[in-house]
Amino acid sequence: MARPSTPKLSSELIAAAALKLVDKNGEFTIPQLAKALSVSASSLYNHVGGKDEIIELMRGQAMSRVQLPEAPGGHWRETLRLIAVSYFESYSRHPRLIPLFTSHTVRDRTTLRVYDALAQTLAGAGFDPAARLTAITIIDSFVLGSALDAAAPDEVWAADVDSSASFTEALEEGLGSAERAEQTFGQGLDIILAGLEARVSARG
Amino acid sequence: MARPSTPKLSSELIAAAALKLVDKNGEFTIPQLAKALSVSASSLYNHVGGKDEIIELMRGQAMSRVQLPEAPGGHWRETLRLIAVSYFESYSRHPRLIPLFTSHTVRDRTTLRVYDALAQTLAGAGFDPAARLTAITIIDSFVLGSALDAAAPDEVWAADVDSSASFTEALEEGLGSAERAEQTFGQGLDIILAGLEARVSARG
DNA sequence: ACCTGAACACCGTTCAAGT
DNA sequence: ACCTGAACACCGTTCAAGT
Repeated sequence: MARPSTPKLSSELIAAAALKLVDKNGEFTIPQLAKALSVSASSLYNHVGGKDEIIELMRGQAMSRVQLPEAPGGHWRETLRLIAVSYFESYSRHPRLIPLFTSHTVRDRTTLRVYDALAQTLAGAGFDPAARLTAITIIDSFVLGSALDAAAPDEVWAADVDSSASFTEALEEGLGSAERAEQTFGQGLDIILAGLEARVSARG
Repeated sequence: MARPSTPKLSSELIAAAALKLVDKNGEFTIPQLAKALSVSASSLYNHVGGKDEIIELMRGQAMSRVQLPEAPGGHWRETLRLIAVSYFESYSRHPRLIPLFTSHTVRDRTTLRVYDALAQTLAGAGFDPAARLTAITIIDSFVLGSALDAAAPDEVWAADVDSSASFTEALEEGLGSAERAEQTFGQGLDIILAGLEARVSARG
């Protein structure tokens, strides 16, 4: 074997294969990944720096599907909503991926692009820099938290023998469904956007 | 050596030592943990089922500090606020712990107690079961997402060369500080609680 | 430049042996 | 009941060797 005339690997192929493994198993190991690509483990290191870099590449691949409205036509609140929903959906398409992200600083270009779009929309709406950072942080935290909620194993909370009726009744209401997670996200987002709007308009 | 007359270990001691390691290093391994406890790795298995159980124990230890107002004296909104803030602070006290939680279903009693308190407060305020679940999910998602934001490495986002001025200006505004994360959380929480209140009172 | 196989240090867990 | 040390299967990464 040794070097083939046309490379068997690329960082894109590696990230895609890793994504597939994570979607299926919730995690991936280098040997698994190598096997899925019909290659020896050490080959991977010709294309990526290590496991952490593969995770960043997966983030990029997942985030590349976020839709950013280019001509911010409508109201800024509607624009923010579109971005946030698309952002949430991109996470939700690969729910099991999210836990892998949570310990890394975002350096991926595609993801930074999303923050950028949020920042510009907010600037256009009259948010000063500090208010911008606050708003982005609130939206980002809520998107991530909601995606994690959607990601969690079928039963997020395993109610206890001595949980209150108030809690168990509520739990029974929403069994199953990624749909529920998405609906709940939408409601929370609406609340947040309305609240943000009330705060800017209050100041001028 | 062999069996000492008084045990050297307990699940509490193990969880506490693991928590210390995570606070310092952001992770822990069984050999590290054994060394910190001056014990051999295999000894741990006399007290805990494995690494996953140690993580659940750490969650319990972190959550045991959440303050639940027993006599819900004031307005329900204020009660919810107290619970949520205390919940957030408990996570924030051990920020590096959070990534370890994100792939496990909550089974820990202490944590379920928090959801229970939220559910009861909401029930008292007139939220029906479905609305209760929605509200709890929104609050929980926001707490978790905000705690993750606080947890992330010093610079959550590493701005790019070609990030917009709108974004980089905003970033410069809030450099450093867990304080900032806490303030932002408080603002977001206020928005969410106000929005929830508007929704119940609208229905009656 | 890009693949392989051998090698290294490390991980989580099990289990027989000891008291 | 509770600790130890040896053992196992597995992990991520490096590196000389091949083309």
